[in-house]
Amino acid sequence: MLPDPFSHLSATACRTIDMQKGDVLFRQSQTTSGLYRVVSGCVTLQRTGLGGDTLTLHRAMSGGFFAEASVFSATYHCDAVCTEAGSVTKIAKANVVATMHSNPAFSEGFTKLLAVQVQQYRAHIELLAIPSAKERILAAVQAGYFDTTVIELATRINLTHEACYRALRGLCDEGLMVRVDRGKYVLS
Amino acid sequence: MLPDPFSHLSATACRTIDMQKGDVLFRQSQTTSGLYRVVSGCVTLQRTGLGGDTLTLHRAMSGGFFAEASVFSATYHCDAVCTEAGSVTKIAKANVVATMHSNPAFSEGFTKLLAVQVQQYRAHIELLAIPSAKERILAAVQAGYFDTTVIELATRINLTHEACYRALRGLCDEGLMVRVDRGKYVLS
DNA sequence: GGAAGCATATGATCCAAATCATAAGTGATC
DNA sequence: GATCACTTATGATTTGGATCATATGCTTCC
Repeated sequence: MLPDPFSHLSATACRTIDMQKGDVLFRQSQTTSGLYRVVSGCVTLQRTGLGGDTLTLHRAMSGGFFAEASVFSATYHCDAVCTEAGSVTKIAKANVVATMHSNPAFSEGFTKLLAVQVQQYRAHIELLAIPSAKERILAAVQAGYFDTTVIELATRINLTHEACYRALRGLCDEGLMVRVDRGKYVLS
Repeated sequence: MLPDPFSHLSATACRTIDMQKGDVLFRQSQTTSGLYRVVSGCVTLQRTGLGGDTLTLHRAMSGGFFAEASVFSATYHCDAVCTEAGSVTKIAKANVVATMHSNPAFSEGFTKLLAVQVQQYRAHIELLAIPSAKERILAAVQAGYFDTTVIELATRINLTHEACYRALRGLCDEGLMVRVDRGKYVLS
């Protein structure tokens, strides 16, 4: 596992924020104020297209971070929306920068966090390049993408939910996957 | 522009490597030895799928870096192939880690480099989510993706080159783009 | 308990992009 | 200057996923 670089931050640098489902922690183009860590619940980073369609860029669960890159950016590049009630700790931008200068261990940990994200994104782009819906879903399931609903899986891998249901059905028919329950499929 | 974090590295930490088109600097699953900066020419990071199809994950031009994330990884996650003759400087992994500990300015610069990549990848994923070929191409051209061949543009944005040519033609017919020359299109 | 909202699921139809095919233009190499 | 390799370009056909439609199961909430 990743070492926690934020154990080096003083408690005063952090602020805990409770959130309800649907709460918006920040919006695109707002001035950045810091980065976040999920204590409990779930937060998604999403962007809204011109047609009102939302695109999920990242999903942070308990222990996960989000808006790390915001530390070097003047404005947020997407919306952060709570999708599951819980709480987050917010680490002020200034504190991150200051600690990065004074504490090499924190600095390395934070950098590593970003490096891991880079690799995750690369893997995701590779996944999106798989042309066949069935193969793409298979790869996504193997990568652990399918942890909530079929609809969410579908949007994450650029498919309609209908196509996703059908492909899952097809994979079950081919014996590559098994339908365990309503909306619950696993690799066989 | 980005400040160059590598100006903080001693000259002895770097090694210059000349390369010809087609040269492989490293391959997927090889043990990581360091990160690279392109002095001249062009290098692409690519992965080869099961069917022998190649997927370009990143392209580094003069002044650009690649394999930054490798510093925290035991093995490379893709192949680095020279697509345009030139040279690169290789910075040994150990040097990067050591300098990160001793030099906060370097550390911050390096971290920023990764943060920028994270945002670039996010933007790319967003681009790939555009369903219409024409709109996707338009967004890609606006983002400066179309700097070499149509074929390369097509593969970068998950289209066949045929679909890409046709969409470009369509965009020209609609007056949104202009065909300047063979294989050369610009926004109008 | 009934209504509302959402996820699940599948059928029918349509269309855009993939696939297959062909050809011309361009640059490099012998 | 002939050949080879590659990009550009477009036509014909096919197909897989999008779209539209419908129905059911499961929560939640008044």
